[in-house]
Amino acid sequence: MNPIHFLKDSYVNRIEAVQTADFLRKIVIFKDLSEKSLSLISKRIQSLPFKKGVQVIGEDELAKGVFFVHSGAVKLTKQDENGNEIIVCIKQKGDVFAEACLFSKTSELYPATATMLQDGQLFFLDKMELEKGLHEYPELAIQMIRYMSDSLREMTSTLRDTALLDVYAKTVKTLERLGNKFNTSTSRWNIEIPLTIQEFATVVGTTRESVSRVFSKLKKEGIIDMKSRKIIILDMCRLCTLLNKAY
Amino acid sequence: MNPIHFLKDSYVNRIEAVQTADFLRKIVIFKDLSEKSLSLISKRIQSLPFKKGVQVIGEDELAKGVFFVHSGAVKLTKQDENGNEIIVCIKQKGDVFAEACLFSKTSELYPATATMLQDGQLFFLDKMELEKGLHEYPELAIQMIRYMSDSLREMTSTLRDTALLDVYAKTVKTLERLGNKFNTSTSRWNIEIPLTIQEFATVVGTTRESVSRVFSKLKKEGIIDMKSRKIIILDMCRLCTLLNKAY
DNA sequence: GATAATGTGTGACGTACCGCACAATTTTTT
DNA sequence: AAAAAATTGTGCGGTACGTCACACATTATC
Repeated sequence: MNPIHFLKDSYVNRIEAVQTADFLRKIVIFKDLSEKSLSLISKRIQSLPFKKGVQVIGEDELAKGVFFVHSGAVKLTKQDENGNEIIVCIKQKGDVFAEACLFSKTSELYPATATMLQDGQLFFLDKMELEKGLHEYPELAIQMIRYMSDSLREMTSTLRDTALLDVYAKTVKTLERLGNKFNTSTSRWNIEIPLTIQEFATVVGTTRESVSRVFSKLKKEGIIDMKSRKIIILDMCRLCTLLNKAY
Repeated sequence: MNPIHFLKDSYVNRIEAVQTADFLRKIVIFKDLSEKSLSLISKRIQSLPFKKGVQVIGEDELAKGVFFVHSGAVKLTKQDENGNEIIVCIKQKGDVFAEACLFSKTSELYPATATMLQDGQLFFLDKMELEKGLHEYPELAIQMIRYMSDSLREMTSTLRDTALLDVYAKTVKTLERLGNKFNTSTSRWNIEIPLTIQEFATVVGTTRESVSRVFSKLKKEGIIDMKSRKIIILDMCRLCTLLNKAY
């Protein structure tokens, strides 16, 4: 299902636009935007529901626009020619994805495949529209640069970890990273990560079996647990201490 | 013959705004900037010479500003706690680095360590100044977003490759990537990459020995060669055919 | 040109991790 | 509640690749 098909100027869509303006404040790059600018942009944005497991965009598709996560979670994956895949990044409430398609001349394809990890609501904004918006509202451009800076930084660290660490260390580190990402409250207990072991393995860049073995240990120690296809971090504190061990 | 020497020997001490302004056109994000904006920015920019091997910034240092490569080449590295390092990216004529420090609130440290691979001239611009510039010249902000988009895209692919491919495939792919990066003319022969095998190994994220073994094969086949601590791609075409082999 | 310093080639060996196989468990569908 | 589908746990090779060792080559330093 392609978002473009929803773009009929229907009555329903307008109603959504009004409501959306408020929702947009939840997106990091719109957080500090002026009321006026925001309302103009919100007119152009579509709000779309997606079910868990649905592929939102594919890395082989022509890039039409940028997405914002209002609720739910999205995994971004890349494949090699043999069909093996890796989860490059996980996007969550407030995040942006497919930003890498902005102003692209080299290639018009999406940078990665995006698939829903949980049911959720996404906002879609046409590439051209956002580019126009970035031209007109310097504040927005700044926020975008800030957001991309953070992404680059994070990605750099991820790259180092995938290249240098062994499976055990990568697993623990990934658990910690995702734990923080999905930690809603300030508590450090019972953090839920909506991934199966299989999926988690593709974040780490290893096999299901290898992760399963590490998880067995961590479960035995009472640090994590699994329930209904979710990973649950029981004790984030203990988890973090494992990182500094020379073992 | 080499513009570096030209610069270093006689002109470096007399660079004036006018000259710098011209040089700045070589930097991708300034390419299409208006004359006026450019001359204002050029007043704030410092041009600095660096020798091969010199560390320009460290990932543990406070981020003071952003760099632009006028000539020479720079490697960006990240280390883990054991001191193992990986080359995250290589920057070259026209490139920007340390952009990830822009508008950063989370951490004020540089995202990576930068070291000169060849003698060269770098431009330095204070973080605040550039941020101010991005506010004032929307065209500049756009260029920056475009540049960061490309970086993100590239990094995503690199991450996939490091995670999924074996050493042989990674080596060939990296050779191809860097080959294109350092290919000055349109020819596809005798492309020089200013890296030793040791350094190349840290780009790939593997050991010196493993790369050496792969290189032995490629040399035997006449695809690459080494001369004075540089890798030379003799036959880019044959190199590319190796990528598609199911072998 | 002599000496030091740095980078390279290759064998031998150990091991972390992948891939397979299959049973056990959990979740979804009917 | 039973059947089907998907996910997980674990044992067991095989192997790609890291590590160590040392000889050789190439480049810097004096």
